[in-house]
Amino acid sequence: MIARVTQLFLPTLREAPADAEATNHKLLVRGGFVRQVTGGVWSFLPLGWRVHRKIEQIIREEMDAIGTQEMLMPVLTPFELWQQTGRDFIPEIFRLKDRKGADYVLPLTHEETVAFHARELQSYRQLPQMLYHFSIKERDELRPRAGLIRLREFIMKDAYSFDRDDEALAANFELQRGAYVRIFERCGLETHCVEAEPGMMGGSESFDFLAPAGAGENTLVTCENGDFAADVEIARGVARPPSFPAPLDAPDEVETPGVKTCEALAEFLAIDVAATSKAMPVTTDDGAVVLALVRGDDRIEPAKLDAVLGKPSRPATDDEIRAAFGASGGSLGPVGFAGEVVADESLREGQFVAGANRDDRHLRGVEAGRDFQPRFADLRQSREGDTCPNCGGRLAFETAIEVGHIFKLGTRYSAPLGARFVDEDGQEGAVVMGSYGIGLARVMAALVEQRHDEQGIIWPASVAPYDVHVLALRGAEEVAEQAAEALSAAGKDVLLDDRDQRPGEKFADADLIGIPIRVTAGKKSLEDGAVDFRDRATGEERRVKLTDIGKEG
RNA sequence: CGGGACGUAGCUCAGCCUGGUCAGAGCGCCGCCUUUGGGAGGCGGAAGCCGUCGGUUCGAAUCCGACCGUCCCGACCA
Repeated sequence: MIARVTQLFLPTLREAPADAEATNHKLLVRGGFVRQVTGGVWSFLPLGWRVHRKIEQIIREEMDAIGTQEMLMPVLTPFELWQQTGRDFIPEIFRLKDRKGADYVLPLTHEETVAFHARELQSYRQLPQMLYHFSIKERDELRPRAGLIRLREFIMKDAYSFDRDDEALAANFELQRGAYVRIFERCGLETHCVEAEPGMMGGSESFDFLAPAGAGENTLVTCENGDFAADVEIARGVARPPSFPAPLDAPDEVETPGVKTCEALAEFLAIDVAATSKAMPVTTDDGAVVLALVRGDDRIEPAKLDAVLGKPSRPATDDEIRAAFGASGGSLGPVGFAGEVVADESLREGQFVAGANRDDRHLRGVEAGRDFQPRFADLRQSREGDTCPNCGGRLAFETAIEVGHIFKLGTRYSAPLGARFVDEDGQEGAVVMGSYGIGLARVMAALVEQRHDEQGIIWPASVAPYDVHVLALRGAEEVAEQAAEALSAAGKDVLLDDRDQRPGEKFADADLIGIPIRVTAGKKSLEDGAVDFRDRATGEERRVKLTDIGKEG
């Protein structure tokens, strides 16, 4: 197949849009792959859609290969289904009414709809089943951002598994996970499968596929020795041990005028900041004030705290703090606090300096168990300098894009929607579900983030919009045409730059668009009947006789 | 939703503080000429309700207000 640039809608730009900051945003717009229509809503232009479809096809093949069946579920969805699972309150849902006043949602994902269909599974004999589709998802995001990374409308591949029990679910879950690994490998995308927070999806267990990238909303933590990878929200790095001052028999109150931060406190008392404790009062959604406690050199990981509390929390207001502690932020501590105290594991051993719950005063020698009774949990955010919990190696932190997420849902959706089956003993039970999602535009964005240089994108061959980019320089149009024909005959998809433009512009566009192989036909070709093959990734160049092109594979 | 920046030609921007031939430049586009292995050059040309609405003023792209939209940080996030 040969596509001629003069006949394509392929608007490349010399400059990136002023408001583009992320690499994927700049290069995909400049290369004529995508255009923004409004905040978080994009069109895929012909070139971008070809890449999208290549990714889609890889996913389709791997889904089919493990027996997942493709179908299609609608975007327009009755609100009632979401009421039945209790997800109707999620603020990101777009809602609308028809002319008769009936309520609909534009779904964020399709658990409700697929569970609705799963009601037709009635016997254990019909299990297991796996279904998937590619469909548009709509999310009323507060803040779309970073090019194609956070969108309000995007195409997701979502798959769903249906099993009779947790054991069978685990088997399908592993099948899906294996397929995901192969999908991202085939796309040429580096990803790490890490344990994740199920969040609003519910369910018991979930894994993220994180692609390290220059832009993204997740932080990937990996061990230098390769035996640990996690999202920072759940990573349990090992902090350096503190150096403690001499222990005290009881807490000793000291005046600390004007000291508001742990760093200032440590300096004031001339001790290791890791031997202080940091108090963060939060208010849960039922109105209780809870004191979260970490080491002075650490930060609370809110996701961990909420997981421990089992409910969402927010920082307490100044008024709430005053009412609960009788002191202001900066001098808060666990001793004498009447509410619940959740302390990080790192505070289990040793004596720390803590706020005295009196303004400008702190307590030295505060010991958990003796001076206050906390609930211990992992609360601290892992950070630079932590070591690996498995081998003690150094941990590395990098921003990453969540390109896939797989969940064990259990009966979270099947139970409320009545997807039940009967087993061989005549016992009725809810179908056990899993769900498995990939954001295709994010895969595309992550690839650009991972594979580009100053000149433009460097697509892996598996998802490149065309296999070969043939440049016809002035005078050598015929040779270019012949080269394109030969490549096409060899089964290649060819983009032929037949524009009447100067060579520099064609080279620049070729580098920008990033097709793996560039073939140039120029004046030299008229003399020796050969063209230049250039590898986009390595820059390696070699001359190939027109007559040998078919053999180039 | 809090903080910040911004909105002038298809794109990147200047002009705004100090209201008055200020509707401007470069790129792109159209025509002609010249040039042709890394975004050339010349001549001519088309193109903008200066985000929207309202106010101040003899007069507003410029000052004031409201609204809308975009981007960044935060909050949020499947």
